[in-house]
Amino acid sequence: MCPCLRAPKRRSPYSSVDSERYSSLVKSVMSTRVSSQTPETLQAEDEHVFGPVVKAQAPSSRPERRAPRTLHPFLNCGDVLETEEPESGPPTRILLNRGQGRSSVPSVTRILQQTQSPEQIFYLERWKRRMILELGEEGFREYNQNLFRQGKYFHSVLEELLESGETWKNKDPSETHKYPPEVQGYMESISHILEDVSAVRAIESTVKHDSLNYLGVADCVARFRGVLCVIDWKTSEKPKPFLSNTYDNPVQVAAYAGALNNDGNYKYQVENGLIVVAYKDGSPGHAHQLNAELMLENWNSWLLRLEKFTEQRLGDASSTFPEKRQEV
DNA sequence: GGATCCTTCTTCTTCTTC
Repeated sequence: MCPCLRAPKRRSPYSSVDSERYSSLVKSVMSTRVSSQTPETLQAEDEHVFGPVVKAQAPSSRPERRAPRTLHPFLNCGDVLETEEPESGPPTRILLNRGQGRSSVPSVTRILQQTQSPEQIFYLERWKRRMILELGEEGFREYNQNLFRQGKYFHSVLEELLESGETWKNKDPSETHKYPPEVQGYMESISHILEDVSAVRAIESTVKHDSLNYLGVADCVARFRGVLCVIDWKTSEKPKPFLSNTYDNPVQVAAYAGALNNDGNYKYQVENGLIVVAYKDGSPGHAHQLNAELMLENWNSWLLRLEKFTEQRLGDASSTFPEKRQEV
């Protein structure tokens, strides 16, 4: 139909609606859309929410760079071929060397946390405010603690399983039922993905980039459908069917892989990454594989974040140092 | 023995039509 014929119809689509008659319907529809919040709570929320917006948008006056100043190779073009490395031995587990003046070597998590975009900070703050309104300060703290506890438990069970070479499906039910229902759900959720994981080479192992000077602990290095990957296990409350639902996780995985590729302790190279998302209700988890191209893209994002972190650090040092001198 | 470290998670939304 010609748009010019439709135009008059559009002008007042609700003018003929008996609004009195449908008022309860409209109310019920609207109430499900905006949840149980009242104008009072919304207003209170806005006071909190709109405060940080100004703060959050301020840095955008200085546009963010898209390419890192210094490019650094993701793969170490040495002469080591990963296929020469035996795959049959037990997985590597390089423990984090605690307390050796390591504060000078920042971690992947710390760098990602401290270099979030203004948008990220804004949405996280807004989410936090909303949760506190709903659960209260104490309730929110408990909610978070519970999420962390579940995540840690899930990781430890997975670690044990991979170390032993067992599969969740073949485990004796009397054993699997020992675990809390959420953990059983998470494991159920990813059991079909675990079938494609083989040749586990590292579990919860520290990776440190020799020249870029950062470190992290990679969850797992193994083959996924035959391709060697750095794997990151995640638990999630919400479904994450697309890679874009995983926020900074791809950058995190690329950072670990880049570190591993430039860490003398590992004699092989990793080109791909994998993010595995598990759900506690046992519904099928999602596996997001990052091919070489995606890894390079995220490696560049990582280099940018690393540069931003270093700049902030230098900025902090130059701004706090004079004060300290004045104190002396 | 206490302190610190790396992780563990959390975000993406709004307008209107057969």
